[in-house]
Amino acid sequence: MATIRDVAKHAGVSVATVSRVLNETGYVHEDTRRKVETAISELHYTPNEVARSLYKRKSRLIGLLLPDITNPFFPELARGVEDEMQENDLRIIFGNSDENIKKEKEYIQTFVQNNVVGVIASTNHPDTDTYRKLNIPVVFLDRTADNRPSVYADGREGGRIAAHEMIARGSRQITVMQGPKHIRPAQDRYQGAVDVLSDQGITYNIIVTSSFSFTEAGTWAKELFEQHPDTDGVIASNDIVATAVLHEALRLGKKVPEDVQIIGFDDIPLSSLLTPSLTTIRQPAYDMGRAAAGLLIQLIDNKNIEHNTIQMPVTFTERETTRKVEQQHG
Amino acid sequence: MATIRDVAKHAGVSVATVSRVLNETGYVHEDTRRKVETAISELHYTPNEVARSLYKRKSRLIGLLLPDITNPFFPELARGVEDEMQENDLRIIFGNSDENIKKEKEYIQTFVQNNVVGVIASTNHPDTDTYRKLNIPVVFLDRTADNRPSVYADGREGGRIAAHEMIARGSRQITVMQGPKHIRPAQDRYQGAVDVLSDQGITYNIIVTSSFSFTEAGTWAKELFEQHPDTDGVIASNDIVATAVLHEALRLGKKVPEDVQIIGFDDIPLSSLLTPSLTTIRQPAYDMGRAAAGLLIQLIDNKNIEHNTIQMPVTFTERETTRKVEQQHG
DNA sequence: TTTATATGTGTAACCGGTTCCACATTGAGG
DNA sequence: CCTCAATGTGGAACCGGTTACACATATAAA
Repeated sequence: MATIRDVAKHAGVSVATVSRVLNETGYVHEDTRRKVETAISELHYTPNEVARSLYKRKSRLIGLLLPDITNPFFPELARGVEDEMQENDLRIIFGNSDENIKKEKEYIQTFVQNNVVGVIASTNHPDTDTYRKLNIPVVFLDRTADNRPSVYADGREGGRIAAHEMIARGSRQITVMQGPKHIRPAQDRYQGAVDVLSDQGITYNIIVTSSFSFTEAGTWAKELFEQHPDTDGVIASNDIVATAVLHEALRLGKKVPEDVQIIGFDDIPLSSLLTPSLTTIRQPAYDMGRAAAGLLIQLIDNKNIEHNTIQMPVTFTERETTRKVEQQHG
Repeated sequence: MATIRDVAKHAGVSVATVSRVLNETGYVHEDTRRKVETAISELHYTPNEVARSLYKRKSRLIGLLLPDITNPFFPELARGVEDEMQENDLRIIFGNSDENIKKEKEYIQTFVQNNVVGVIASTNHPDTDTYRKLNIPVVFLDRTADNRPSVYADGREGGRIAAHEMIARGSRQITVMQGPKHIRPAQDRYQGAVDVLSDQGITYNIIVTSSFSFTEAGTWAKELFEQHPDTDGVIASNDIVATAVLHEALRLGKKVPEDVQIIGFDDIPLSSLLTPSLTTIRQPAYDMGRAAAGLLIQLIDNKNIEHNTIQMPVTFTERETTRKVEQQHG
């Protein structure tokens, strides 16, 4: 690999001049610029980011930490982040945390060691020193911590909507699936749904789903209908679980939505391709990723931020696992 | 951030000694080691990877280039890569290429600029200078190029199996969906299926699906049944498309698998949760990711590699979108 | 006692960029 | 003609690690 000194020698100038050409800083005579540019292209020179990063104490990398890219909600988020970053000449160091504090810490550490200019993290522990002591901007994604920069959807409201719609559509024996205890957004949804259900005096059962994995989703679906066979409405903790519930309901010969209605959460891409297609509370994952990236970039550029917590809207996405209602609702 | 000089000063030794302690190289007196370690923990020192990378001319980063993390096949791959890398203290710079040569080139360039020690790429153009001229190891994943390190599944064989099984189960008006022309594995599958169909003298139709996106998948499914309403067997280009076809078939009131059988490709996690669950040609995506990462690490460590192209098995995964056969088949 | 070897430590060069500063040179304005 | 600002360029320090090399001391072997 050619270095800046090779280019300088080849062009008959000093490294400082080459650097000026590269960065378009300071004064460079037009003729000199051309000589340097010729040398650069002849030697196929590309500047070493590592050297630049060392001196500047900042790279063009950001760290992205997600729980598990294998959960279909996160690729959308990641893609949003990536697209925004890519457009801003920023690259991503990526890691899966598995909601595991140790792994999380290790990743954050290596992010810092690599001089990343910022971090986007989907963590359950935004309030630990791991993040507090970072002296680079952090944006929490799909999570919040009071007054820290974050982009998230209103899970509580989503849960409320789900319960309302479920009731409006006639279900009275509702089972709410409570997502993993340590995952905030999952608890928010759950809480929102339960709030409304209690308010309205509707009886409901609870099934705890302690992960969002595909393999286990089926187990909880089975558990649901074994323990609460008279369920006529399921508010699932996310679309994966909802899909498993739908699958199990159909396997048991139940008609959906006639016998049992199902509402999921997230609106992952496959939800609309199910049969019946899944009614769900949509989170705009891709846009959330983009928004988080945009916010992070602003923070990096030291822009004055008015709103550093961005709450994205959740929307009731009516499909075929719920019945129709005549009257308007909201 | 504390530097190695801060630590040296604090411990009353030279930076060389601190470096020796950090890297466990050369001789260090036990007492000295302790002093240094105390200083390190008191100052919360962590070495700067960028400085190390600059001198060593190699980082602890690898580049991972995938077409689109949003396609459910790739998160599995990515996760396999990540897990293996994580266990070997390597981190990942990640990018989506969108099968776009320019984007691909840009990413590879920034990988190099960041001193990555290796690259894993899922590219349609492994034979370009972009990869030939790299002087770091590259492993092609889900793609091959003759004699270059690669991990892939036998798409052709997968296509053959799909056709065989489809015929064995009685479909005679088969539609083969041909994936994007520029994606090698998609063409291999297609070719494998067509080979068998021609051999056996079975009539078949073709529907070209020029992408793997969720939104467009529905369009092709519609097109399929409009243009070839008598189709009684569909060999889809992947599971996303297969899911869309299943959805459309059911919407049209067709019985699956009685009226029309469907075989997908990939076995993405959601396939087993569909109703009916999707029969598919499985690629072991996670394992492929791990294998690619393992191979890359061997190459980085300059191990003598016997087999640098790893072909993973594809397996017929029988579920509910195909009928049962009595007799044994192969 | 002498010599060779193992052990222990520090100085400084080096990796490949960026930038401060010094030092021309040129041209405009007085 | 003189002064000053604008333009143009190079030398060298610097970023924070790693390591070659020099040097000192301790220990074992002869």
